[in-house]
Amino acid sequence: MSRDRGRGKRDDAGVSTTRKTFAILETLADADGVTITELTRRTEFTKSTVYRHLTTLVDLGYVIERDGAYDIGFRFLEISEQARTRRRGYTAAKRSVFELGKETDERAVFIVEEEYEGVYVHRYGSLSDTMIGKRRPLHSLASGKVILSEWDDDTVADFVATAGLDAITDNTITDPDTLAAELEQIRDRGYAVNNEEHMDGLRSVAVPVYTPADDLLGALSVFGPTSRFTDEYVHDDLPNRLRDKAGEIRVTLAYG
Amino acid sequence: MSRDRGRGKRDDAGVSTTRKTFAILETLADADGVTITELTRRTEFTKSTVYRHLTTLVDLGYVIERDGAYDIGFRFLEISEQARTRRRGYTAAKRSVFELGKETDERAVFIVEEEYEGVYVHRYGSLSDTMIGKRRPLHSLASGKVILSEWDDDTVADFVATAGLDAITDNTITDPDTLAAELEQIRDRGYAVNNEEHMDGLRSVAVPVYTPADDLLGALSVFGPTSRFTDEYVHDDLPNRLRDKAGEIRVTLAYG
DNA sequence: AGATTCTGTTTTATTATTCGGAACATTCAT
DNA sequence: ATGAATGTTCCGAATAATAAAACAGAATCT
Repeated sequence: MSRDRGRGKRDDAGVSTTRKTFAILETLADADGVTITELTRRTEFTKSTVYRHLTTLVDLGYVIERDGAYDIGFRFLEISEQARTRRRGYTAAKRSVFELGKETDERAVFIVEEEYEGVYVHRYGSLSDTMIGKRRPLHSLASGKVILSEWDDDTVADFVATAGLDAITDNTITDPDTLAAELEQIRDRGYAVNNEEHMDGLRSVAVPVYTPADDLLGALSVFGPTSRFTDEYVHDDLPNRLRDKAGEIRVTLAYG
Repeated sequence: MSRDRGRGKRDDAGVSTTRKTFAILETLADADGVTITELTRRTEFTKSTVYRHLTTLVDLGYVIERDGAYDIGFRFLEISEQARTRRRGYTAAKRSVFELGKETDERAVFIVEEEYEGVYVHRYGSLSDTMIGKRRPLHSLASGKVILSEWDDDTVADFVATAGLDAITDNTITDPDTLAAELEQIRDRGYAVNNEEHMDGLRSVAVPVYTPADDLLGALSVFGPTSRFTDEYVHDDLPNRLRDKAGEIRVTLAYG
């Protein structure tokens, strides 16, 4: 019995007004600090519709209006933080990501699976690369492969059937059998490596993070340019550091 | 001319369906991992209404359904991150909060003003206290007073008239003149202190964070128990540390 | 200064959609 | 097997969202 994941692919039943609201919201998130007419241009709705939805959102506090321009408000932060603190381990992972990044001086992330996608939950890195909340195909990430390696064959098969194995780069694993072999190796080694499977010039290493009850919480990962991420670094140094941090999270959860 | 802040206090015009959706969403955020009937109990809506709204949100991916229980999804993280990265300084402040917390071994936060309220945007602290996204009255926080001290008299007066000066503890400043004097002192010193004005047994220190263009970005703050937060610690040691970190953010933005 | 062309806002009748209640289906526990 | 929960579907009635056009105000241009 494979888990019920992935998009439900329901028909377009339900509340269509709510769909409109979120369509406007997503457009606004893409183009922040935008005016009503500009937002109307970017959506398929009329000006009065956008106007009414927006003013409602402003009234609710979810959208901020400043000098006629509209922005996503911090009230969403309160809601999203609910998802980020649902499991205590997520919070523990936050600190580990930071320490890991500081100690290695590399970019570090903590990734969780939701709806058959990898979601960046915590990150340490430069000012510019803001990936938190972004969603990526599991099979193209070291952390994603780590998560896949924890699932049983049926679930992986369902994932392949539902999400597919799209080629993100030339190196992305697109063959189910190759994936199965890769996952087997990850289970053996205890860590996953990504060789430019998600982005050219980028390698990464990831390990699973478990709760004290041995439930999979997510994956801890470090990534960087191929020039610096040599085989030795990737296969010897980093896996141990990552495992240490993953272990710390477990211990923190067990003994506070 | 005071700025147009605070809640617009519009009438209940607009899209009432959207209001319902967010009412359900907020209830769900309060009581995560809840069932449809339970959610119906906690709201003023009928079961079919909650059902329709929820399934729509699940279909959109903003709510996750697992074994009949509903959770806030990580898709909100993508939206809220838009607010958190709107200004580059917000991202820079994240690292400063972490370093500050690590170095002082205290709880540290970065706070921003929105709609006349103080919003916790970044925090370093123990596993349990999750304050990110939470909103607090500006006049009851050291960081809030720092922000108020940067405003002109008209804006402060408008804030007092709109938000009021509610007493949160016995020490909260509730008198406008006392507040004015306090803000004057903060401007002189360059930092603000909170003496159990927000919570009994808690003291804190805060400094303003500026952009290279001298715009106020937010406030950096450290807080802890009165027992440990002696006058010397609060007035000598911490202000300098905080100022250093605030300066680093500025420099990062200018040359980083 | 006057005219033009953008905005944001309001109004209206029409239409489409949400709503609530009840019926149905399903699961679970006893 | 029975009963009491739950989740789900259906439907007519009532409401609420919609589009379009008209209005107001600001900004830009001549």
